[in-house]
Amino acid sequence: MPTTERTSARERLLAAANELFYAEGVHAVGIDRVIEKAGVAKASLYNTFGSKDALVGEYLRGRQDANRARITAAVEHADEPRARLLAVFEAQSVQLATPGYRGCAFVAASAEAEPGGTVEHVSDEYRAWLRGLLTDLARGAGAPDPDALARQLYLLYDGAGIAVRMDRDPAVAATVRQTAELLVDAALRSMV
Amino acid sequence: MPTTERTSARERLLAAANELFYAEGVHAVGIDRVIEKAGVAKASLYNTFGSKDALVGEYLRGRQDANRARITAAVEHADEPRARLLAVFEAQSVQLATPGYRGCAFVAASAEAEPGGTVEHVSDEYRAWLRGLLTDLARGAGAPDPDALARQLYLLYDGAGIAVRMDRDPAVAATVRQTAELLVDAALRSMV
DNA sequence: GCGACAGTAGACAGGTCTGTCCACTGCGTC
DNA sequence: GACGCAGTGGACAGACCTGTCTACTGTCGC
Repeated sequence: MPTTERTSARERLLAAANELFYAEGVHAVGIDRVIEKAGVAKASLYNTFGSKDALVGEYLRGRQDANRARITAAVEHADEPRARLLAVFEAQSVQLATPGYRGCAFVAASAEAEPGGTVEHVSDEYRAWLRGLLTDLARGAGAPDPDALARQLYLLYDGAGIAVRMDRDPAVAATVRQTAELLVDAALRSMV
Repeated sequence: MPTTERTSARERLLAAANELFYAEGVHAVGIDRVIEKAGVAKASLYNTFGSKDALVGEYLRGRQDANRARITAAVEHADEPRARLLAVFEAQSVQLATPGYRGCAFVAASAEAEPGGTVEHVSDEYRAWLRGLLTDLARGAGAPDPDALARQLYLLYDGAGIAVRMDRDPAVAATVRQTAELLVDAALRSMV
């Protein structure tokens, strides 16, 4: 493989897809706009990815990886068990307050995706991971019913993403942190 | 106006639009499928509504009216202030457990809608109403900071709709009721 | 009977979308 | 210099979508 200095067509396509698909929606953005933004020929897209659906899949996978890395880093940065659980929401609230953040990419992409398709598959992967992480961290923090606490926090996480998207109101960031703390402490306090 | 017994073209169009748009998405369903399901000529659609966008608007307005009526009825059925606030989530959890429920129609429709359009307008209307209602009921229940409690419950409400859609897991209904109770009682208990 | 009216059936225009294909171009390697 | 390779640019096919238009039909009130 040659040592190309300039970014490859693949990288530029993924970057353009990430910006456009996330900002305007997977259905609303056509191939032509993606290749124009990437500065790439249409044939390059189809040689590299094979179809729009595959490009969408890679776009979502990229967001999944970035989200996992961001959350994992925040969790590992905390040392105390309770703080590790709350770190998920610290990470989220940073994202919620970021200008241009438009909520969860998987939720948006799933809105008009056909059941059983690529979008649903990648979304399920991410959501299962997040829910598992919350359950593990809740257990680590000593919650009497880790699954129940994880379910509550999971709803909170989803709600914050939607609210910031629909209401264009970054104040959600503070609410989600406070509410997470409240739910966690209520669960831990209920210990015998 | 003649006393037609059979349902009018307008009614059949709205019923078909409601089913198809809600189940598959506003963008994914074309005009042809709507008129076919309604058993109506294309010209009838355009004579009645003028455009697809207007039909989408009427569809969303119908859902808004139904949601408001359902929630209002549940609230008025309760007499005690705390129960009135929780009635919102009783009503939601009934809906969450209904087969075929696919989450909030406004969230789905907004996913690929252009900013400033009909969809955004009707969604904002509904969301402002719901948030106002939660704030009023929280105040009525005697919460020290009604706005803060309403914000928390609002996140919960959104989260439940998304989770049931994305995970196809009706167990969310129980979680949302329990969590609402927890948040309300925590807020009321913090009274001096 | 007759006109008004609501609705039907379908062809058609014009646009947009995905995906294919072909001839061509730099560039690094041998 | 010849070759392979990644990429370019644009024309094109075929599907689908919204919206328009024309000609027709059944029904009700007068």
